[in-house]
Amino acid sequence: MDDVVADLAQDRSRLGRTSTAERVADILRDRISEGFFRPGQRLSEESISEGLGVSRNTLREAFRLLGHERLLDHQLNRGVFVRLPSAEDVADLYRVRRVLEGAAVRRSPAPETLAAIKEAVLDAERAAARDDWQGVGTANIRFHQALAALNGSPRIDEAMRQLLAELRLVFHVMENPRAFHQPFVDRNRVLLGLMESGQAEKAAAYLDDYLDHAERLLIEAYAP
Amino acid sequence: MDDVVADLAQDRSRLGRTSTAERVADILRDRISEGFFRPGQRLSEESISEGLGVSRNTLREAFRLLGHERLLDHQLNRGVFVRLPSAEDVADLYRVRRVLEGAAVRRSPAPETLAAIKEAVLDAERAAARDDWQGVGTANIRFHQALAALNGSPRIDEAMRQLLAELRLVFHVMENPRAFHQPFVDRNRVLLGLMESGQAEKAAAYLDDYLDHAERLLIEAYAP
DNA sequence: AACATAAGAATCGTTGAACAATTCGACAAG
DNA sequence: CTTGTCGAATTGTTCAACGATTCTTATGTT
Repeated sequence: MDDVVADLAQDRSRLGRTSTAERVADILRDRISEGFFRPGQRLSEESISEGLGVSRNTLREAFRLLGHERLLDHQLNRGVFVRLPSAEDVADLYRVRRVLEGAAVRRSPAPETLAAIKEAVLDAERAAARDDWQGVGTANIRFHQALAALNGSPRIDEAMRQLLAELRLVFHVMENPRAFHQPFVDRNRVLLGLMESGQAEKAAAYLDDYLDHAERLLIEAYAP
Repeated sequence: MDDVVADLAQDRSRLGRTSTAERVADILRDRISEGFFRPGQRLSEESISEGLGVSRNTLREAFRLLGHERLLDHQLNRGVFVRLPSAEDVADLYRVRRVLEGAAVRRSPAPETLAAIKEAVLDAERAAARDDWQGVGTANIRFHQALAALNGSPRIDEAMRQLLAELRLVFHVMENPRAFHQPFVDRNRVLLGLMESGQAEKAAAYLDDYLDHAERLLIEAYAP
């Protein structure tokens, strides 16, 4: 009986009902992530609270949430704006990625734990084969999320989620976000190969170069 | 003229006045960090808003802020509680530390950039010499904050700040937090020495052992 | 006595309205 | 063209209210 109860405890997080503010935050997060709200755009309290049918107070709670996730920029007495990352932000995001993903690939995990990563690589390749660049982008993000997950830390998973969401903002101000991910499909495959064959240090070096390249490309194509 | 304006832009962050909610969050953060509010304790909206002379709405905004910093635990319809980290939380905090601080020491920085770290080591030693264990604790925290700062990333600095604040919660439920930091004064000195002499890999290995030891000690002395 | 149930109190979640504080744009004066 | 001033618009904060949920306590059943 006790073990049943222990099992149930795992589902408790799923059961947690959500407040209105959180649901509003979810909606806004999606809208931002899909580009409906553009970086730099101001989000009016009055129009949005009216549009969503919630009170201003509740909406402000949602704004706080997203502000802490760095998706919104809250300026006192001026309102909240969809965050518009600077070039320095991009550089810092890649600094963090090098640390988190670098530690992950050095971990030389058992081949069976690479399943999620392998799946993401395959998804990216399939999407590329049918010229679905949107799909390539999502699969690529999944790839790096799964990579960071090798660290086995919920906090790092969460940080990586936020980081990638923030990077998405950058993609939305690029002129040609679709072509960006394309060259990395092959690299993902190579990196996976190095990891599967246990060449941790080689994989780490390859990843560093990978991220350097991506950062350079991104900064160049970045115009704000 | 233009360069003057550019200089001024750097001061813009300092100018950002803070909202009442943020100031309330600052106060609560301090109170939690100093142990005035104990882990597990419930913070009543009514009594605290009354005590601080702010409205419930403003207080709730502050609660959201601290919830995102993992200092408060917000349970729907039950209220907010000072977070009481579980043993699994402690384990995860140390997982993150190994990644962030590990990447830092591997960076083999120029000796002059180690100044802040050296200062923290000296502070800890001076505090230990006069049996000021509170002082040893703060200096030790400063040491690790400075260590992580070698990554040169504002986001990592921020994450480290949060992480150490969360770790402070753990200290507050220990029976003997004062003696905990003592054995690490010497280790900090040794680690610094390894870094100064450019033995990055050796320093990394030493740090791993350092953190393993600290984690084990912490988990053992941890009762909830 | 142990347990389940139900009523009541306390607290949170959310709303709507109100007013002060601040920003922003326009327009007049120098 | 710059500087000051006014007014409209928006945010910051408070307050009061009410439904919803949880906690507590009393009651009744086996």
